[in-house]
Amino acid sequence: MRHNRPEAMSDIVKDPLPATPDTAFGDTGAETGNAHKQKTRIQITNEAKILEAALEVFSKDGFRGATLDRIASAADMSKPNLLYYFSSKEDIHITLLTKLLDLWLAPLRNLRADGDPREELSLYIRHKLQMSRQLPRESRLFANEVLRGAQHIGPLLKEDLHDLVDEKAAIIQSWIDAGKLAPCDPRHVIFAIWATTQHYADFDVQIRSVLRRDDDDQSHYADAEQLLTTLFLGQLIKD
Amino acid sequence: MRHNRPEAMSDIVKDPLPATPDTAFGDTGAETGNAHKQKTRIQITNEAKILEAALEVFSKDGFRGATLDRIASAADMSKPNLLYYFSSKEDIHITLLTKLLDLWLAPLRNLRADGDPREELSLYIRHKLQMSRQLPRESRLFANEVLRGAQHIGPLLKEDLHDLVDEKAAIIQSWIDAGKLAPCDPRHVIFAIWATTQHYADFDVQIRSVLRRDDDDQSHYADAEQLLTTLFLGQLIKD
DNA sequence: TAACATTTTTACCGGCTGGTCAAATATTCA
DNA sequence: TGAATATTTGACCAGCCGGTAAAAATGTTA
Repeated sequence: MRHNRPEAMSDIVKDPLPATPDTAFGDTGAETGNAHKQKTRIQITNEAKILEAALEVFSKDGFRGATLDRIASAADMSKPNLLYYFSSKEDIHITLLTKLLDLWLAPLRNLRADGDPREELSLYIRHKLQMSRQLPRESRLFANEVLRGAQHIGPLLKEDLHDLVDEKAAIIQSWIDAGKLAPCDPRHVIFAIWATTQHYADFDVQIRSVLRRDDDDQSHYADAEQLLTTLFLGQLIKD
Repeated sequence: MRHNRPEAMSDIVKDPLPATPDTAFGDTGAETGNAHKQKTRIQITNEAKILEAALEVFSKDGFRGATLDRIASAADMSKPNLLYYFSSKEDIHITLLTKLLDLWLAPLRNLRADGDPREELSLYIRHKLQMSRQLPRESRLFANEVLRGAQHIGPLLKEDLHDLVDEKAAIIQSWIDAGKLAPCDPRHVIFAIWATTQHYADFDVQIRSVLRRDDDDQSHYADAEQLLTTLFLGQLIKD
């Protein structure tokens, strides 16, 4: 058995926190035996090992800049052995992105129409900020992919992501219509939250340079959370 | 004469608009004959041609993902000919980044302590947004470089950028002290403006997917500007 | 135009690239 | 246990990679 897409990625989610609501993009059923032949124990661990290594390399150097040799060595594996589990470099990349997209969008999926706008938005911001702090490689993986034109997840963005944003923008719009929120374009509000929160992962080095923070110092995240909630929920300028 | 850093990059600035105040990082004096030998007409045009091609390639694929062959062919030049003007791939990348950093930070340099906070901030946002719209490749070039850890401009971030942000954060702080602005961390305000404005260049494909905008349609920038000024200058939530 | 300097081209290099193949090894299970 | 299957390895390949050397072509200027 070779080259059937791996399904297990338990250890990438390090702290689900508010518990991702449900799966939507792509089937991630790991143990629930579907049509494909059952996975070997070795298969499961090795595919996870490869995807972990690939995340490390792809998130730093992007698709073109990454090499199979470096992924293989990061996975502590020979290159042909790696290619026994995945058919190509592209296969690894697409598998990784597809698997992680769900995790990545979980906070937005959590946005509830029947909740209090203030609470819902601040929860969303906090959740996204926490993902930047705890899953910076995942953030950079997506940033790299989108930067080069989303050549491997273009259709996913145009269909699944588009639909999700439309759905959640409608919720925000309903809050505006109810007079609970100042009139604004809901989709750009979502963009602004993405931008500001993911910035702390994607531009980590720049932020640390400006703030003179050591690599392991994450104390600026508290300031970030305070500013962003102030920004999105209150007014910045008093006068 | 070979491999002395090129100095001319006139055509990369397409629309300076509020006129960049002064140069700071790196000397960009093109015609003002300094110690180096005078540049040939051919040198000037070819170095500009190479940097333009390099911007195209580096901004899409990052440093590791880009190749000299692709840069050379984009510059309509043979690879050895390209290497007659620059000593290495790294040389091209660093030259490009250094030259562009000044342009990139010009809007922040423009922030004036004696101006009205509302006007100064909204001008800054508008200026940054316009750069995302008109110079998206430059934005992506920096995003790629920072994503992979700023290996080529690390010192510039830690010294020049740090100092600039400190200086401008002090201005914002003075507005807060004067009661003109709600108390907040000024440096994170700057981060938030960077994040939200640059997002429209760096994540262009994603935004177009969500909004279903054609490649040449830039109508969403008006909505973006409206939301961002609302966000940074007014209050989002009324209740 | 002739001497000189600058620019471009051709041919090339060793190492890395994504990927293949077949043989060797380990694992599973009747 | 042993046969069947799953996994790992080493040897290899064509093409690309960043970069070099030297000659050929072009431009400049006295």
